[in-house]
Amino acid sequence: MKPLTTEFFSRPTLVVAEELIGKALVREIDAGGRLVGRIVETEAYLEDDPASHAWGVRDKSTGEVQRRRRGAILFGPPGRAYIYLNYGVYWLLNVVTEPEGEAGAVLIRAVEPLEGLRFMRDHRPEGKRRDLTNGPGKLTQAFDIDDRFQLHLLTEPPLFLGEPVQDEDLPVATSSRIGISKGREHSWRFFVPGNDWVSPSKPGRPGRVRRKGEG
DNA sequence: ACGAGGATGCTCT
DNA sequence: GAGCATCCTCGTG
Repeated sequence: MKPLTTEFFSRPTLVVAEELIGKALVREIDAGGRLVGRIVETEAYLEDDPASHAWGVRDKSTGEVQRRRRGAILFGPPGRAYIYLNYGVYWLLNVVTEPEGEAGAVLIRAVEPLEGLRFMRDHRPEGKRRDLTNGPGKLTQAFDIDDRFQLHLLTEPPLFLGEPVQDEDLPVATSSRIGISKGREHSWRFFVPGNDWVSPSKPGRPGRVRRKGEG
């Protein structure tokens, strides 16, 4: 299971997001075993992208663009983990893309579990142990990933992205991204059509934002 | 099968 | 105080 190189990630985010489909997510655990999942769903977050944490807002008075503090990681060197707590509940795993100085990240949304299923089950809530890794918050639970790995280089153990055991040519489909309110017009979600481990969430129609009490 | 609503904490206004 | 790159539970068919 050979780790990918930083050169792999130092490329346009859309290319990385698509090529990560079929690659392996590998987590070595203290007990000596390892967890392996095959990536079946990703999303790209670009620099010029209102849905990205790299997005800045223009100050009305000064006209200067103020960027969010956490977005700075996305401008940093490629191949690093960007991990954040979503809805106060779930950790989400991204890998930083593009050369240093340019912002980009790919969200790992779903993997097909291949090795270490017992560990994964043990880290998922009782009763929900069949839906191991078919969602971005679920897979971080199953792999026991949180902000301990913030900025960890994902080309190195104990947590890395690697070439799969068998490099099958998986079909890749696209859609708009899931769970966002801005930037829905872009088809920047990549997934393996028909794969059982793709997240069950459905993207809304591009350009349409579903809100509470609407539709 | 599917939809609505709540949990929960951090960042930014 | 609002808004989340989510998931789970509990309704209704």
